[in-house]
Formats: sequence, structure tokens, C-alpha cells
Amino acid sequence: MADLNMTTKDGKPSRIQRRNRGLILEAALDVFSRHGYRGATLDQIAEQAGLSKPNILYYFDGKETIHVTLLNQLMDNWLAPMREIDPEGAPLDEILCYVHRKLEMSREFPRESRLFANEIIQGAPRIVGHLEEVLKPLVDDTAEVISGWMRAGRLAPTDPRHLIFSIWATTQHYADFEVQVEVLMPGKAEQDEARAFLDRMYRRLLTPDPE
Amino acid sequence: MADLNMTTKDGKPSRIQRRNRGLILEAALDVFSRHGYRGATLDQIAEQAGLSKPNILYYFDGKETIHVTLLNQLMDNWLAPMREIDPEGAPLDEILCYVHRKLEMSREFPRESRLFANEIIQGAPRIVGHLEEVLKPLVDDTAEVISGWMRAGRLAPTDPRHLIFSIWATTQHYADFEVQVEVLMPGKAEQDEARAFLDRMYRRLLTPDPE
DNA sequence: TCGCTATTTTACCATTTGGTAAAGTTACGA
DNA sequence: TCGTAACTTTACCAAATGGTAAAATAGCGA
Repeated sequence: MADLNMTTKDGKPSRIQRRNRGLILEAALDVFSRHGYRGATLDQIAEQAGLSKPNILYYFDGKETIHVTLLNQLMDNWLAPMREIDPEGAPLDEILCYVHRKLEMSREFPRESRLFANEIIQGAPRIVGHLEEVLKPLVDDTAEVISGWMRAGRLAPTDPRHLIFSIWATTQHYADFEVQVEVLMPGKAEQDEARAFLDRMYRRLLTPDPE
Repeated sequence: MADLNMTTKDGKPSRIQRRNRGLILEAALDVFSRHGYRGATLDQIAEQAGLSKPNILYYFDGKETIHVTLLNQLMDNWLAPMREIDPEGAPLDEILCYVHRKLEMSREFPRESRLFANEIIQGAPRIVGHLEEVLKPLVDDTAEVISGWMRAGRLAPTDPRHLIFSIWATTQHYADFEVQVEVLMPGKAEQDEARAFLDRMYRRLLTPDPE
């Protein structure tokens, strides 16, 4: 019985359950991130997970459930770096540290980045809710923190939200558009260069003008 | 006879041909950009074009041909702003003008932007060739122009290729991640703000330090 | 207006795809 | 070691999808 919570009688998921659900999600991340939601097939996921298709549907209610599960799991990790921006810290350091972490994640978790990008580009049909309920409040808070720093003259003034967009865009670009980057800078250790470039760009943008 | 070149006997495409091929490409742009290659169906394209599915296949050899046709048409317009960077112009103005044009295109042609993004994210299977043969030389040239400006002290030095990436990323973000932008800045005239933000960012990044 | 070509429609088809039913097999506590 | 619940497999299915054959119709030059 493919229960929604998927637990054994005693309320705890079994070892096999944990292993197989893990295998499925790992395979699904791979396939969804490469082909998008509609482009991915349960057969591909099944093959990559080393399980049969019906067996996959024993663990998840359907294709969409797998996808939504992935997106939900993803969002938490994805937003963690922004949550760690410390309103008490040194403004420029906090922002630059955030940029570095996002770039790190783009290198370490390109599949997650692409999964997310695919979903947003196609209208985010399965996570607009999450965006409104979780992402928006977090961004509002962060923008307020940054605004405060700017009003205090500790950062050069700009629009904090567009600043955030630009950080997302520039860092995730290296994951989402990896093929293109690879074509244009073949074989280069572009990640270190990227770090230096972004560091410089945001440092110059945000360092307050001497009065 | 669905000829590859699709011409009438006298070598010229008929009025009907031009109209219908146009209808199909317009519809296909809409559908592909919203759902990605595999997520789009010929039935959707047919319905949106107001033609029957077999009729669509009378004008194009198949789904893939339509997609490739779109991508090829797109690439030229897409790269036009970069081609217009004038090596003889004022460096900062040329770059900022390029940024503005890219942002403009992101607003005017969001479907094209998303079509392209979808293709690249999913590994660019149908246009790596084009990227290598057309995009790479152009980027190499442009990077060399920018490098020259930097060596001459007319722009603050940075990596020109990462500069280009960041311009692409930040400008296309407003088209590709439109849903997210809309959630986080509901109803705002974010395009004007974006222009001001990017102008400021690249101006500060690239203005040479006074010696 | 005739005749020929260009275009469109109708009726299909094979494959793929998400999903199910039910029979088997495994694992684990009593 | 036996019984039951957990898991897996086999054999399907209906709908969707890319594509085709061939008949029917429209358009256009002579």
C-alpha cells in the first residue's frame, strides 16, 4: 500500500524504505534536472535508480509527487545561505560571503540548480506557493537588513532586491548555463576566476564612497 | 511534398507558405518556450497556430526541425547587440549600451530568452555546434576588444569573459525567472529599476580608478 | 473554364508513457 | 520456523504523441 506517509505499521520507515526512497530521489534529481519535468520519464528514473517502474510507484504516488518532493527538499538547502546572513555582521563581508556560498553551491549542486531553474522558467507551476510563503518573506527580511546597512552608510546605496537578483543570476549562471560556459572557456578552472570576478564586482558596487 | 526547402515549382515560396510557416513558428515559439522541447507537443503547436497537425508536418519535417529552425532564427537576433559593440567607441558607453540593449531584449522577447535558456540548461543538444561555430568566435573577438580597452587603461581591469557572462546572466534573469521576480516585486515597474541598478553596477565595476 | 499543382483534411498507426492489478517473493518478529 | 506485513515483479492498459497515407479541396496560370 503506497501510503502518503509511507511508514510501516509501527510508524517508522524501514531501512529498505529509506534506501529506496533515497535511490529514487537521487535518480529523479538527475533525470529531472537534465530533461525538465515533462521531458523526464518514469522509465528513465526507474532504470537509473535500479528499480522497476511499478516499484517506484510503490514508494511515490506518481511522477508529480517525486518532483514536488525534490523541489521541497531542495528549497531549504537552497535558501540556507541567505538565512545565514548576519544582520550584526560586517555588511560587506556578509554580502560577499553570501556570494561565495551561492557560487559554491552552484559548483557543488548544479543538478539542484538546474532543477530549480527548469521549474521557474516553465512558470513554477508546482512551487509558486512555496515561493510566496517561504521565499518572499525571507527576501523581504534580507532586503530590509541590506537597506538598513545602506541607510547607515555602511554600504553604497542600491536597490537591495535587484542586488539579490543579480547575485542569484550571476552565481547560478555557472551551473545552469554550464554547457555554454564550457564552450566559451574550454577546460579552464573558471570557478576560481568567477569567484575573483564576482568578489571584485560586488566589492566595487557596495563599498561606500568616501565622503 | 514536404520538401526541405519548401518552395513551389518556380523556386519561390508562395504567399500561403510564408503565412503558414510564420504562424507555425510563432505558435511553436510560444509552446516550446513555455514547456521546453520535450514538454511541447505538436498538438499544442497545431492548435495555437490554428492548423491541423498533419498540416504542420506538411510545412516542417518534424518537431525537431521546427525547434532547430526557431533556435537558428533566434541566435542571429540574440547576438546582434554584441556585434554592435564598436571597438572605436567610448569603452564604458559601449558596454553600458550593450547592457541596456540586452535588458531591452529580455523585456521585449522573453519567450526567445526562455527558449534559449531551456535549450542550454538541458545540455544544448541541438545547438552546441552553433555555439562553437558562431558564438565562440564572436565572444573571443569581443573579449579581445574589451581586453584592449582594459590594457589601455580605459576600463578597470577584469576578466572580460566573466564580465560577459555576468551581463548575460543579470539581464536574461528578468525574462527567464520572470515568475520569481514577479512574486518578489509584485506589480512593480521593475524594468526601469533594473536598468538603473545594472547601469550603476557596471559603471562602478568598469570605471578606471583615478591614478 | 480546364487542368495541374499546392494545400488541407480524414483516417489511421506504432510507440511511448504514466499508471494499475494481482500474483509472487522476501524479511522479520513471535 | 511460521505467519504476516513489506516489498517486488509480471503482465497489463488507456491515453497521448509523433508521424503517415491518401483522399479531398483550393488556387492559379493558360
